[in-house]
Amino acid sequence: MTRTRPDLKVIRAGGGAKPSPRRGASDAAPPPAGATQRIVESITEAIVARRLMPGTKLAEQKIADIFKVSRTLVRQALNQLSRDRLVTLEAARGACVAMPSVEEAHQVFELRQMIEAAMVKRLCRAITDAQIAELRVHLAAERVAVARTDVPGRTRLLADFHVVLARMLGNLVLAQLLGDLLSRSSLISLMYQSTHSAEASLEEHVAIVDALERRDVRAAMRLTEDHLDHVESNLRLDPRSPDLAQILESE
Amino acid sequence: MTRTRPDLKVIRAGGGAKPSPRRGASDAAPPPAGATQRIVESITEAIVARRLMPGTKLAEQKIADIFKVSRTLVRQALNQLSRDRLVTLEAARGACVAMPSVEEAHQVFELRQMIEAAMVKRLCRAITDAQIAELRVHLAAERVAVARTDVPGRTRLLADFHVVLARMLGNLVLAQLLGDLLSRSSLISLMYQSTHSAEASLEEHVAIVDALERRDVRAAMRLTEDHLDHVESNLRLDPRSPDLAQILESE
DNA sequence: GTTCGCTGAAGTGTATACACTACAGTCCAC
DNA sequence: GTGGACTGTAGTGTATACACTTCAGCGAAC
Repeated sequence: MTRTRPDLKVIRAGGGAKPSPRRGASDAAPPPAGATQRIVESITEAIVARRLMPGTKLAEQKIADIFKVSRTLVRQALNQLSRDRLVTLEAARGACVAMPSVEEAHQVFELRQMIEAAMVKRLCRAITDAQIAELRVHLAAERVAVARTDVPGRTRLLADFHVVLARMLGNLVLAQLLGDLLSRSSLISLMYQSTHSAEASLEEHVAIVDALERRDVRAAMRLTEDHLDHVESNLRLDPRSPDLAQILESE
Repeated sequence: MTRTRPDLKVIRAGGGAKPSPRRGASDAAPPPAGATQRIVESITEAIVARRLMPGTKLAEQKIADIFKVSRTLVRQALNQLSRDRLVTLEAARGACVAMPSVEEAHQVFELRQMIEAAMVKRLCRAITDAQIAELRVHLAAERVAVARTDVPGRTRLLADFHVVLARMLGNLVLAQLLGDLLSRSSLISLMYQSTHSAEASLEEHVAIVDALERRDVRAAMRLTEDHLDHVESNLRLDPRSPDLAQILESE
C-alpha cells in the first residue's frame, strides 16, 4: 500500500509566482519561454520547498491535467528533471520523486566539498569589497528568515548563499552546476534530515564571509569543508525511517 | 550562406559498434535501453569523434529518417543533448551542434581545474597500488595510440584518463560530472584547437601518475593544474577563424 | 487455504497529425 | 535597379491516437 499520496496540486502552490531567478543568469527566458520550462520549474520548486515528498508518483496525465497541457510537454519536463536527478524514471513504470540513496547523498556532499573549497580558495584572491558587502546583505536576509522561522524562505536563502558565492567568480558553468547540486542537496536533506540547525548554518556562513574578508585562504577553505561536513553529519544517514518505508513499500 | 553541410549520415559511422562504456557505470543499460539513448550516444560520439562540426544544423526529420524513428524520439534526444551543452536549441529554429564561446571554454577549463585538482588531492590519500597499476595500463594504451597516430583512439584515451581517475575515488556523481565536462571539452578542442600536442598530454599524464604513486599531494595537484592550463593555452582562443565565421553568419 | 493464471484498467512508449513560425525566393511598386 | 511586401516551403511546437506493458483484482484449480 502506498502512503497517503499528497494531492499533486501542491505542484502549483506558489508555482508561477517566484520565477526562480536561478537556472538562467544568462538566458533571461521570461514567461513565453516554453511551457515545458514552466513545468520543470514548478515541480523543482515543489520538491525543494518540500511540498512533494520523495517517492511520490508523478503520473503524466495527472500533471498534464494540472497544467492544462498534453502529456508531450509533461514527458519533456520529466525527462529534464530526471537528468537533474530530482525524479527517477523507471522504464514503463513512470516517474517518481527521487529517493537518493545514502551512498548518493554522501557522494553529492563530497563533490560539493571539493568544488566549494576550490571555489572559496579562488574567491579569496578575486573577491571585491563590494562583493563582500553583497554577501553581508545576503547574510542579513538569512538572519531575518531564521529569526522568524520562515522555513521555506530560510531553506532557500541558506542554499542560495552557495550559489551567490559561485556567481561571484563570474563562472556561469560553475554556478549552474552548483545550482543543480544544491537542488539535489535539498532533496537529500528532505529525505534524511530530522532537525537541521539553521542557526548553525547561518553562523558558519558568517564565519566563511569573515574569512573571505580577511582573504584568509586557509581558514576559508577549512570553514567551508567543515560547514559541509557538519550539514552532512546532521543527516540521519543510518538506515532509519525513510529507508524503512522504502523497503516496506518495495516488498 | 551555410558552409558545406556534412552529410548527417556521419552520425552512424561506427555508431552502435562502440556502446561507449561511459555514461553508466551503475546502470548497465545495454541494447534495449530505449531508442532515445541510442540516438543520444550516437550523436555524442559523432561530435566527440569530430565527425560532426560545430554549427552543423541538426534537423529533426533528417535524423529521424537516419535512425528510422519518429521525430518524437529525436526531440527527446536533442533535448537531452542540449542539457549536456553539446547542441544548442533555438526557439522554433531548431538544433545545431553547439559552438561554445571563448568565455564558456575558459569557464569549463577553470571548473575542470578546480574539480580535478581536488580529486587528485583526495586520490593521493585513497589510491591503492592496484589502482596505480591500472593507471599504468591505461598510460600504455595511450602511448600506443599516440605512437600510431590513431587520432580518434588517442583522443578518447586521453580524455578517458581523467574519467578513470574520477572513478577511482568511487564517487559516481563526480565521475558522471567529469564525463560531461570532458564531452564539452572535446567539443571546445574541436572548435579552437589547431595542433594539440598529444605527446605532451601523455607525458603530463605520466607525471601525474608518478606523483600519485609517490603520494605527493602538492606535486600531483600542481601537475594537474598545469596540465589543464597547458591544454587550454594550446587552444586558439584569440578571435580567429571559427569566431569570424560565426560572426559573419550571424550578421 | 494458497497459488497460479486470467482479465481489465491504468499508464507509458511511440508515431502521426495539425497549427504556427521562420526563411527564401519572387513579384510588384517606386 | 532597388526596396519592400507576399507567398510557398521547410521545419518546429503541441496535441492526439494507438499499441504495449504493468499491475491489481478475481476466480479456479490443486
